[in-house]
Amino acid sequence: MHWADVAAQALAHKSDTHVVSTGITPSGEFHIGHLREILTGDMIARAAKDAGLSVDFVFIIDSADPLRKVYDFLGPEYEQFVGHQLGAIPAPKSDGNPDWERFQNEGWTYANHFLEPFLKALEEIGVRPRLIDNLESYRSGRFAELSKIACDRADDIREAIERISSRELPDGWFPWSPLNSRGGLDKVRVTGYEFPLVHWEDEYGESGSSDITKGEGKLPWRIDWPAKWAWIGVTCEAFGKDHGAAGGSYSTGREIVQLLGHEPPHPLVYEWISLKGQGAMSSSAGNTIGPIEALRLVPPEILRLLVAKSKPNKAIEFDTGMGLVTLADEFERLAARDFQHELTNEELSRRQKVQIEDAAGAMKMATVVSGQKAEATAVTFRHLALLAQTKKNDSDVWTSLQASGALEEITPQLQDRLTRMRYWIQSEHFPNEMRIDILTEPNTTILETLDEVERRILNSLMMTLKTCEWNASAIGASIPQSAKDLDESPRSAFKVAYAAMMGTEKGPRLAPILAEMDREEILRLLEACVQVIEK
RNA sequence: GGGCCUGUAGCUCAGUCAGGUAGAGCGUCGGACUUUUAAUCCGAUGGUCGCGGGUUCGAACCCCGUCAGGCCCGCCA
Repeated sequence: MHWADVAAQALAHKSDTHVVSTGITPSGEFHIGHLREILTGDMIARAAKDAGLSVDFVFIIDSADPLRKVYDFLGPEYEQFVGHQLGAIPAPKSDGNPDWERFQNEGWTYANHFLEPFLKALEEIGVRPRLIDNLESYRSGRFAELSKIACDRADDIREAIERISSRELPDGWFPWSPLNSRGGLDKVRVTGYEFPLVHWEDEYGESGSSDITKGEGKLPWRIDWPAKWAWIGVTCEAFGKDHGAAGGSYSTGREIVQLLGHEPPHPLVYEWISLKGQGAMSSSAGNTIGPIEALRLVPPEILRLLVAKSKPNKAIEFDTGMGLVTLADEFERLAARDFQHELTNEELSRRQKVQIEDAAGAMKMATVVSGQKAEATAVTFRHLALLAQTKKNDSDVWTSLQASGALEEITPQLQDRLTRMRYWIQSEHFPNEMRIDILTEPNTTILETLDEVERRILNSLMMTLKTCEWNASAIGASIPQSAKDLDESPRSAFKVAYAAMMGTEKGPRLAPILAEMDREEILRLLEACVQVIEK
């Protein structure tokens, strides 16, 4: 059974209606690590719906969280906002400094700025959660009742956190962080509490009172999370492994939520996604790839497959080079299979059966539209990469595919793939071993491996190419002809041609590539090859 | 110090919850295709299941220990 179905089954045992929740703090650019958070939730929700449960899938935008520090991508003017809530401060302009104008005129915040492209990516990838803005929820009083319980039971909560996380909370700790005189959550001390007011003093010498029913502050993270479970009625949440450790925020949260009068949600811990060869995704380290960037390279269903096929507790290495080719080709193979039919085979071992079911489950989760069957495009990534490099116009690509019988009609899906492929080829991510490179200098090493016959073919090849018409079909005929003239197998002509022009033993179909190149350059290269051999 | 996760074929991983002959894909190698889609098809190759004990008729799987990597126990999501 697919991992999402396993989770759905666990939910089904508890109740018929569920709220599956996800949440992200919009503190900087979103990256594909965040995509795992939301896709994991989406897949559980989808599996639960398929199992006949009624499911509400929510995405909580943690806009009430404070800005931690002036990140590298921010200008020095952000110093004044450290400790201020992300949904209450202006967005950075391209120079990194605050965009006051949009903030004042449109209420465009820091949180909006980073969230917007992520929401676009979600739409493209087929994830449509109900959005909940955390700061807005505080301000409109939806946390009021729970905040009151938390403040009333400050001692119990304090005890729970100290016991479970085995750390001591400072004197004067209180389960409510009031906003200080400058609108930040830092540098402030609680001096008293009488519902609904929390009294405070800050380091600027000011004092005041924070109304917990009006969002004049927030619950600290370890209480904020369970409070959200309680007011939204969350029954299932997937979260990163950082929260999952013993003593971490889930273990304190599951106890605190009971103090708040609600049962803890079904947990599912997931591992990080890292960029191959660059370690964990981290906004501050600058080694991120955003969901938007990823989607320009990879079709959404393939990105979904990456998450769907990996069990949540497995770390994913996102490889934008050869790994992407392998992944995309795996998608094609899986899409072409008929799992239902395969499962009718009586002789399958339990192990083989599980493997087929998991593959089927992963593909079900990979489709952008739930319930739709994934369609094989009949063109592998490898092949498309080749065509995209040799044909400058899209129409030539389609002509070639249709001529070879690989393809009948050009679907929008295929056009879309080609567009992404062209973008990928231009990007730094495209792997060198996939790049088609015609040599400019002879590759001496490989030329030395050619035997006597093959050397004669090289001469013959040069003569033929000198005189033939310079188009793909004429060149295509000339290469084998150069061997036939010497009563040799056409095959050996290709071997020679690859050795001379690409320095490899085999390669892509040469004729269309040569046709796009300058004949004189090719002839010069062949000439140089002949000279190397004759030495 | 305490805890969680991971370790199985060259690579990516399934299989561990319910112990019963070590699995898949990729790769590699060989063959077929008398113009090659680095294509396709066919075949082969491949593992002391991190290591050491224990329980059992039987252990990748359960138990104990141990090694290696990652993460958490900082109002950090």
